[in-house]
Amino acid sequence: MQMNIKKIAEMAGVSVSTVSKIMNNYSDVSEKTKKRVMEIIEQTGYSPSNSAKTLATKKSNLIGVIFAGELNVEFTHPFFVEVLNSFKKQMGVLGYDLIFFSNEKFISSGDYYSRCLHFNVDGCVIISGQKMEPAIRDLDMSSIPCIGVDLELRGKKSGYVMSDNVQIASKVVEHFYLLGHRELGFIGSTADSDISNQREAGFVKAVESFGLTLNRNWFVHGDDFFESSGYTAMRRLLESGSSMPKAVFAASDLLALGAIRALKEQGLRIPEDVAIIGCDDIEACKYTSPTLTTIRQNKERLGVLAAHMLYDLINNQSDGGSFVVEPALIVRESCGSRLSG
Amino acid sequence: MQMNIKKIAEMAGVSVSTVSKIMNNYSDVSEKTKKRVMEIIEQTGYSPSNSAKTLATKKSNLIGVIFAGELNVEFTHPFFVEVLNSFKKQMGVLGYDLIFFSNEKFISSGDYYSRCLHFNVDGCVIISGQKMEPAIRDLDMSSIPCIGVDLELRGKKSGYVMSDNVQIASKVVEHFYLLGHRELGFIGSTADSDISNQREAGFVKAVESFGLTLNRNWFVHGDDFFESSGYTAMRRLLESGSSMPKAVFAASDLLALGAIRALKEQGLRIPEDVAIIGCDDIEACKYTSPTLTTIRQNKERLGVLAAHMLYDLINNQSDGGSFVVEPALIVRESCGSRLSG
DNA sequence: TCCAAAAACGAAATCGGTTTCGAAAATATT
DNA sequence: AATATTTTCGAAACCGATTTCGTTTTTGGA
Repeated sequence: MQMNIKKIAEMAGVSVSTVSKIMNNYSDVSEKTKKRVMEIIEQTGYSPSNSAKTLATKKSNLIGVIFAGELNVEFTHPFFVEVLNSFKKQMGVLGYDLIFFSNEKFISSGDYYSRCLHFNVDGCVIISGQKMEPAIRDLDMSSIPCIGVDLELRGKKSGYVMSDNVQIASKVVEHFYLLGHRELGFIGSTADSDISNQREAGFVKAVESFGLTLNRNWFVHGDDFFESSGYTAMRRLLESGSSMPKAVFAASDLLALGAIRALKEQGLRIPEDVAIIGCDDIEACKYTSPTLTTIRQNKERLGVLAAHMLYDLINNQSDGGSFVVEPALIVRESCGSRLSG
Repeated sequence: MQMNIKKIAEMAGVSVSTVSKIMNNYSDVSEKTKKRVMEIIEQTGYSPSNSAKTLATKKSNLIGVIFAGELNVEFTHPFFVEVLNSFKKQMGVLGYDLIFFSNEKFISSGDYYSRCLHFNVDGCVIISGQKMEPAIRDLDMSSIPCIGVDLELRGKKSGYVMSDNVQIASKVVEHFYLLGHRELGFIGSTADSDISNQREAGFVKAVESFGLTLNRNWFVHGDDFFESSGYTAMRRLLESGSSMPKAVFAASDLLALGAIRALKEQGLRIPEDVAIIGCDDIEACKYTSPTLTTIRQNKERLGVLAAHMLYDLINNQSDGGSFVVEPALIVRESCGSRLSG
C-alpha cells in the first residue's frame, strides 16, 4: 500500500514532525521512539515523496543532464556516453539521480534555464563540444551550479572539464614527425565546434613549431564528429585534385574511421599510403582494420571530475573553475612504424 | 527572478486559481484576463514547479529508466543505448522526461519499486536482457506501468518489446546452411540471460530442423555480452582440444568481435577458416575487419514501440502485452560467399 | 427595467513533506 | 519535595501548485 508520513505517524502513535525528524536524523528524538518508528518504516517500505520534500526544502537531489547543440550528440556518441557513464556512477555515489531533459521542440526547446527551475534540479551538466549558444549562456550566468563537458562555462557557479586539446594535437604531430611524416592533413568537425577548432589550432601551432609547412588544401571539415562526416570530408579531399597528405589527424575516432573508409574505397592503403590518427580512443578503435592509433581521453576521469566539481559547487565548497586532463597517445596499426613506414 | 504562481497572480491582479486555470486551459476564464495573464507569464518566463504540480496531481510526467541486473549494461552497451536513444526521443514527443535511477548499493540497491514511488514516476522502462530478479518482479506486479526491453514483463500494467530471438537464430542457421556450412558453433552470454538462452534454443532448434548434427563442444559462453567475453569464450574453445566449427553464431556483435580477435590471434582467417555471424548490428560492424555479417535488430522501432506502449499503459488505453519485432540478416564480409567459402 | 441564466472568478482545502517554536515530560539540582 | 534544566515531542505555518464549489458579475430575454 502506498504510504505517506501521516500514516506512518499514526501507526507509530507519534506526530508527523517526529517521523520527519527521524528521517532527517534530528537529535531531539529519543532512541526508544526512534526504534519503534524505524521498524514501521522498514516494514512498510516507506520512502518519502521526493516532490513533497523538494517543495519543502528546495533541494531535489536531482542533476539535470543536457545535450546541447543541434548536433545529434545524444546517447549516440561513444565518447560522451562513456564520460556520462562515469559521471552517472559517481553522482550516484554522492547521492544524486539524473534527469534528462528531452530536447523536443514543442517544449519551448532550448530554454534550459527554465527547465532547471521547473524541475528544481540542484545542478546540471551540459554536454556539448559546440560553441556557446544563448540558451546555454543563460544557464551559465544563473545561480544554478553547472558543469560543462567539452564546453567552457565561466559563470560564477559554473565550471568545466575537458581534455587538453592543444596537447592532443601536439602529441599527434610529434608522433607523425618521429615516424618521418612531413606532409600533414587535418579533418575537423563543423566550425561551430570549439573542440574541433581547438584541436585544429593546436595542430597548426604544432606543425609550425616542428618547422613543417602548412598546406591548407589538406584541411577539410565535416558537419559533426560522426563517421559519415569523416567519409565525405575525405572524399572531398580526394576529389579536390590537390596532392595528398602522407598523414592525417582526425578530430575524432569516428571521423578517422570514415576517412579510412573513403581512402580504402579509393584503393589507398593505411598506413602505407596515408597514416591516420584519431582522437578519443573509443572502443571501436580496437576492432577496426587497421586498428586505430589515437589519442586517448581519460573518459572515466573526466566523468568523475565533473561529478566532484558539481558536488562542490552545489555545496558551496567551490567557486567553479576548470579541470583539463592529460591525453595519452595510444599506438596501434594505423600509422605503421618508422621501419615499416 | 524566481517566479511562482502567487507572484504571477499578484502582478496580474487575479487569484492563483485563475492563473492555474489558465495554465491548464480550463474554460471558465475570459479571453481578456487570459491574455493579460499570459503576457506576464511570457515576460517572466514562469514555469510551474514540477514538484508542486506532482504533489497536487500525482502525475510527474517523468519516466523512470532502470538498468537492471549485475551486468554493467549502463550506457556502455551500444545496442541498449540505441534503443534508449530512440525511446527518449519518442517519449519527449509525448511530453515526458526521463529520470535515471542510480544503482549504487548504498541507496538500498535494487528496490526499484520504492524508488518509483519516491519519484512518483508515471511509468518506467526496464532495460535488461537478464533473468527476472525479485526487485524487478515487485515492480512488474505493482500498479506502476512498466515496459521491459529484452525483458518479459507480464504484470497487469506491464508489457515488453524484444526481437524475435528464435527467428534471429533461424536466419543465422539458414544463411550458414546456404553457404554450405554444416558444422555450426554458438557463443552465448551467461546462463542468467534470457535473451542469450532464447537465441541458443532457437539455434539448436534451427540446426536440427536443417537436419544437421549438434556438437555441444562447439557451444561456449561468456559472462556478459561484451567483447572480452567473446574473446575468452573463443579461447576456451580453441584450447579445448576439440575440433573447430566452420561457422559460429555469436549472441551479440561484441561477442563476435571478441571471438574474431581470438581466432585471428590463433592465425585463423575469417571467413575462410571460420565464418562468423553476430547479432544486433551495432555501428562498429561496419568498421571492423572483416566487416561483420549480423542480424539487425530494429533498435529505433524497439524504442518507439516501447514509448508508445508505455504511453498507452499510463493513459489506460491498453492492458499491456508485447511487441516482437522482425530481425533482418545483414550480409557483410565475415561469412564470405558461396563461391569464395 | 428587472430577473433568470450563464460566464467568470476566487476562497479554501489539499497533496506530503520540513521546520520553528512553544509545551510537556523527563531528569537533575538543591 | 520543589524547582531548574534538559530532553522529547507536537501544533501549525509553509513550500507551490490543483480543484471544488460557492459567489459575483455579465449577459440575455421579456
